[in-house]
Amino acid sequence: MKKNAVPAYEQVKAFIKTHISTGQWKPGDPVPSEATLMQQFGISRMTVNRALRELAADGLVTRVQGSGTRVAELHRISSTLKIRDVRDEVVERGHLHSVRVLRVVEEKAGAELARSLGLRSGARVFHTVLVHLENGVPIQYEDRHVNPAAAPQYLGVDFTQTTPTHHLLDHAPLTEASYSIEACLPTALEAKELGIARGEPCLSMQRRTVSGARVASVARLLYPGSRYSFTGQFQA
Amino acid sequence: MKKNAVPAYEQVKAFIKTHISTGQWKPGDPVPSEATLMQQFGISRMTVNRALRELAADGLVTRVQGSGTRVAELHRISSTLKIRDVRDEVVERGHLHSVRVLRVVEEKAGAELARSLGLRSGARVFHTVLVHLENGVPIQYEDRHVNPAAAPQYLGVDFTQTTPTHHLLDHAPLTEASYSIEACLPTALEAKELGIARGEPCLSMQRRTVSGARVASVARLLYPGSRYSFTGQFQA
DNA sequence: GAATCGTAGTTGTCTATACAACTTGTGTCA
DNA sequence: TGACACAAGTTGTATAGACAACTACGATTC
Repeated sequence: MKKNAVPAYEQVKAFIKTHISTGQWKPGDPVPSEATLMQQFGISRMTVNRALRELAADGLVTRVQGSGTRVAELHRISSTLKIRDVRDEVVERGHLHSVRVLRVVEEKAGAELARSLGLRSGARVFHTVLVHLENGVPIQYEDRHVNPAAAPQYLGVDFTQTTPTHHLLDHAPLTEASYSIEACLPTALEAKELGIARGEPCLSMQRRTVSGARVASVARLLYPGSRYSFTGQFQA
Repeated sequence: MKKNAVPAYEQVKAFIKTHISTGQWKPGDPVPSEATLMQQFGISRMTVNRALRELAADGLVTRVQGSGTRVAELHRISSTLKIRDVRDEVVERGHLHSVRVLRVVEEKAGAELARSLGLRSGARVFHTVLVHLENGVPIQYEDRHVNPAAAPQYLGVDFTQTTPTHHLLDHAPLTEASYSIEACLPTALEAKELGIARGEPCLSMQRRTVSGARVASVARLLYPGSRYSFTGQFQA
């Protein structure tokens, strides 16, 4: 490998990507076999294999042992939605992040909450309600329940300094998360705290995080529709 | 490789993942070097290399040539949001998909639309407005503008049989897409066509797809908040 | 016609080796 | 003290070869 040279496997990937993105090879079409590409490029099979393996991991082609490699059905657009700590997000925009703490308590879990946290009904759980502000303007209402087993010190945290998300990621390593995004109207209290009208639509994200074998936390994050959107992009 | 055996590189990945997800190795901690793992597992360096390379691609570790491998800062949750053709989605749920075609025309683009399609103001563009129904219930209002250069036959398509998304993916290979999801209220027309009240919040997805060097299409997809949500999950 | 077998072609995994490129710390020299 | 050189350790890329496992297809057999 010379300095500044493009690696051989990258060249193979680029070759195939180009044929796909220009439409010369359509979904379902066969991609040349490893043996063929090996000869065409004059490189070893392991190098071709790496190129094809990475394209498969990226979802551009599908491979079946014994059968061959084909252009993947691109009839789905898939994109990486990054969910970040609000504080980081605000700071990155060069703005000031602050928090209004509304509630930090230990309480008994109702039936539904207990189930989603994987605890028995009536078990004690931590409950926090915060409002996150960007330059003094409310942008997120965070209503969170935490499994005490996953983060015993949770209630002692100074939430004006550390966000719940940050504390949890530090103390309960993330192994799995699921979320659901929907549109809804705020309750009277939520509208008041977010400084919006009751009729103004909001984005609601319900998020459930798992750490090891335990459910660590269940949160409802509410964003004023007028001040927030989820964005993302996808590249072939 | 014996039948049913777990590949060596998967064993190495599992070994490292476990240490991370149990919190034994925290973000920033060094991961054993390739040479070390090679000895520990009694396998070749290339195999260890593959394991670490894949973990890096998945974002679990970061690698720096000459320096070493470390546990990645997991202070972001990133997840794959899959955007699929509505028709496929409905059919997959075992339901009936149908379409109400409201508008299929060619028209002149206004300044803003022309800019987002990468055309000059006043250029002719295709415009379709459809309502997608699941078992007769409206679930998506689709207002779409298409660049004629990307899909010349677009207006001739029978949209009761083929969705715009499907036609475009077939005729204008997707190279890039970006989207933005927000919450909003429907206009009077949208509310009427979706069969909901004017005050009911909706999820709005603005999507822009690029094919080759051209912007292929810009669409606004409106979902009744009460009948739709985006869901996803993330696994370490 | 149906079932079975065999074979060629394909991908999956793994090894042992080699050299390049980069990082980091240490030591030398001016 | 500062600049530079060097060496050890680490990752990045690539090769040639090997065997395993699977698929698809044709030929054979019943």
